Formats: sequence, structure tokens, C-alpha cells
Amino acid sequence: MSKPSLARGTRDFGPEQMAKRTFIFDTIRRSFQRYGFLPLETPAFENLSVLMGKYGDEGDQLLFKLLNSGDFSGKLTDSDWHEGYKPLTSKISEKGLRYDLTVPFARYVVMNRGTLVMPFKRYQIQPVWRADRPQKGRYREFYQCDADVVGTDSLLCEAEIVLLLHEILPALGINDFTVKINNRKILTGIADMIGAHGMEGPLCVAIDKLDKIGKEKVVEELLERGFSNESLTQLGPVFTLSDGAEPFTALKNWLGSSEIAMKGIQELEEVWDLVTTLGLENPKIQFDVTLARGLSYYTGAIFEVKANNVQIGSISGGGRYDNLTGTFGVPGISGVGISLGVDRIYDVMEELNLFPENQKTATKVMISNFDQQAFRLGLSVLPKLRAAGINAEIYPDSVKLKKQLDYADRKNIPFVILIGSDEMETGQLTLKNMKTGEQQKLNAEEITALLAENNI
RNA sequence: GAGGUUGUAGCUCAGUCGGUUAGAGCGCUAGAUUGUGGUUCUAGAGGUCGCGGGUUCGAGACCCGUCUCCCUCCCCA
Repeated sequence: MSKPSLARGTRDFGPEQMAKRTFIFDTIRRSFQRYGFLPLETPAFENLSVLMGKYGDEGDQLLFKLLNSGDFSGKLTDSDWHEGYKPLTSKISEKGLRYDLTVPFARYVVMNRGTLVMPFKRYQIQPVWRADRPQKGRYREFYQCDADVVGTDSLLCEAEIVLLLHEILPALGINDFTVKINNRKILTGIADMIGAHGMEGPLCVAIDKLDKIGKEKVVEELLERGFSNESLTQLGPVFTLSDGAEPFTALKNWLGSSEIAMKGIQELEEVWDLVTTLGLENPKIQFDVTLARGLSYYTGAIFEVKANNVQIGSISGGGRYDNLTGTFGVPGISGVGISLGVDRIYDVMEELNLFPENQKTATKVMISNFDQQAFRLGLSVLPKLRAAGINAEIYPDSVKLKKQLDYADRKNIPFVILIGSDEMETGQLTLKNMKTGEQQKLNAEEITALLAENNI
């Protein structure tokens, strides 16, 4: 016999954690629905042919692969063992746990394109798995809450995502946040502009760290990655651009000759305009030229949300992908979406103490169990309480009252109904308020009415 | 995947230079008015010192391996 333990990077969620998590899920789901998104669930695991190659080499490595069932090694030859683990993996594993919700969604869209009402708006709240190394705010199993729109290029979708975030986060109590926005086309334009066509990948990996390690280190890293001194000189504006009040003007001056960059800027300007038109006051949006996530499939807008003054990574990310379904043989369907990380949001709220006190899921009243006769009477009262919508339970064993009250106290049950010989005779039950300690004699109907209206 | 760090009771942690029977606080269980929780008092239970190997007369402590936690990098929610 061995001591039980949790698999690395996973967690249990006890009752009090679940109350908090449910609050987050409910809040997010309500907002998604308000914006017209429809629910979808997809399987926990998919064929590896669906998942592989969608997240870059790094992502492929972080995929949890499921060993084939049965005799997975029976047909292996000696040479299979010597060819390294990658070719071997494809011979012994053909399924994997989903890595995010976007790719399974794209698969769903392709498989159901004939029946879906386009543009199709779906939300999806499910766990995903990554074989990453755990850290603070980073787990190997975590939930994502995704909302995506496919089948339209309209920048209204981007603007609505901004609105959606401004609705959800304050509803959770998170008021100090920043929605960072960039556009892949601008990054492509910059790479072209400095004579490093097609190299926005390595370029972005480096400049993404600007606020973390500073300009000098970034320049150093770019040189290591093979960028010329000439390129770096032309890159100058990047380092001063991000905090300007009028970023787009400066950007246009710099990138005016790049057609694709201008397209990206134009898109961003329209998003800004739509956000204003939709009536959002004090939008917490910020253009950030160094934002460069999800480069393996984003083609337009890139989003990232950061809760300010908390030491936790981004709580949400997303963007526009023009050709995700293209990898499944159906090109030309553009999509844009956002993904919220519940586990990180939880950590942020915990750190900022933002969870509301009262849990309406908890028991409101407990009936004591003094002896067999009193228990019988209690059993007749219990269903009346429940029928009135009151969360109620009865103590199952006839043990010392002390122990029963201790139980109620520890479960934070605000009321206890005491039934003993006196109460049996008169029909006047004792209702005890556990917070104040005060007791009053009432009949069952009066108690039910009192607790039902006393809606704490 | 690379580097660093941590692990002792349910929890938070002591444990000296390697030395006899591994401790504290909190929590838990039972009692202190046979119908009353929180406070107090008393008693009790609870440990393969992460796991495996090694050094030693002797290891919680030292060495090696391994797992886990946390951190940095990579990447990401």
C-alpha cells in the first residue's frame, strides 16, 4: 500500500473552492450568453492528427499523448526503438488530451460546416491539459473559457471581445486590468521594414520581453538570433512606441511604406472606433507593439489581459486566426476568439480578496436529532423546509447535542431547530440563531415562513 | 526540455557538531452540568522524518539516485 498522491500539476477542489469557482464560471457563462454565444463541448481527447502541428514544435511537445490501448508494442521492430522517441511516439500513440479549446472548435466547425448558422458564435468551458512544468499560476490541468466567432471578418467581433472583457472582469470584482492589443500584420510589417522578412517569430520572442529585461538585453538577444546591426537600428521606434498617447500616428509615420502594416494599423483604429461607438466608457485597452502571442496561428488582432498589481501571468488571451480550419482542408473561414483562464482568475481574486462572502449553496438550517421520537418529528418538518426552497438537513444520529451544534457551527449553518420533549408536547419548536445565540419558540409553519423570507 | 530550491504529525514549523525514546503551536478525539456550538481546563490519539540505495558502531541530519513543491529560462491561461 502506498500513500495516495496527486499527479504533478493537478489539484483537488474542495467544497469552499468549488463555491468560488462556480461563481467565476457562472459569471463568465452569463456574459457569454448575453453576447449571443452558444454552448459547445468537445471530447477530452482527440486524434493526434487533429492536435499535432497546430501549436508549433513547443506545443507538440507539451501535448499529453495517450498510449494506444492493448498491445501497443507488439508490432514494433528493433529499428523502431533506435529511431528516437518522436517516430516511436507516432507508432504507439494516436490520441492526445486537448491542449486548448480553439483547435477542437475548428475541427468541429469543419465537420459541421454544412449545418452551422454562419457566422457561428460558440462558447466552451472545459479543462485542457499541458505537459508543462508547473509554477505559480501554471498547472498541467486547467480550465479555459473560450468564446469565438467564425465565418466573418468583421472587426465588430474584436470590439465585442473588448466589451465582453469589460463586462466579465468587473463583474468578478477585477477592476484594475489592462487589455493589451496588437496586430500580427503590424509585426509582419516591422519584420519587412527592417529587412528581416518572415522573421517576425524570433523578432517577437525577443521584443516581447522588453518590459521584463530591458532594451539592451533585447538587442543582445536579437543579435544572437541573427539580426543585423542595420536591422536593429531601424527597429528603434519599437522601443519608444508602446507608451505613447497617440501610438497610431507615430506608427503610421514609421511603417507608412509597408502595405501590410498599414492594414494592421487600420484594423486597430477601427476596433478602437467601434469600442467607442458601442458606448464603452474608459476602455482599459492599450496598444502594445511588443505583444506577440500565439504566432503559430494568429493573423490579425492579438489580445492579452493582465490583472494589474498582481504577480500572476495573463488571465486571458486571444486573437484572430484566418486559416485555422485551413489545416483541416477548409480554407477561407476566419475566426476570432478569446480565452479566459479560470485558474489564474481564481488566483488573482484570492490574492485581491475579491470573493463574495455568502455562499447560497450552503445549508441554511439544521434540525437536531435528540432522540428517536424527536427524530421522527424532525423528519416530518424537513421536507416542508425543502419544499419552501430552504436548504435544510437533519442530523442523522442521536448523539449529544453538543456534537450536533458543533457540526452546525463548523458547517456555518446559521439556524438550528431544536426538538426535544417540550417541543414534542407543545408543537412549538425551538429555533436557534447560531450567530447571536438567541432562541425562539415557533411552530413548523412559522419557522418555514420566517426562513423563507429571511433571505440571507 | 535546461538550471536552482524544498520535503519532519491533518496544518504551520522547530530539531544544535551525526548520538539514547523525534518536539511545539494550531487542529483532531474524549471528558469537565444526562437539552446547547464558539471561550476555558484536563486527558488522549496521531510519524516508515517524501521514496530507494549508500557512508557510519550509530543517519531526520552526510553522499548518490528518484519523486514532489516552489522559482528562473523556454513557452503559455
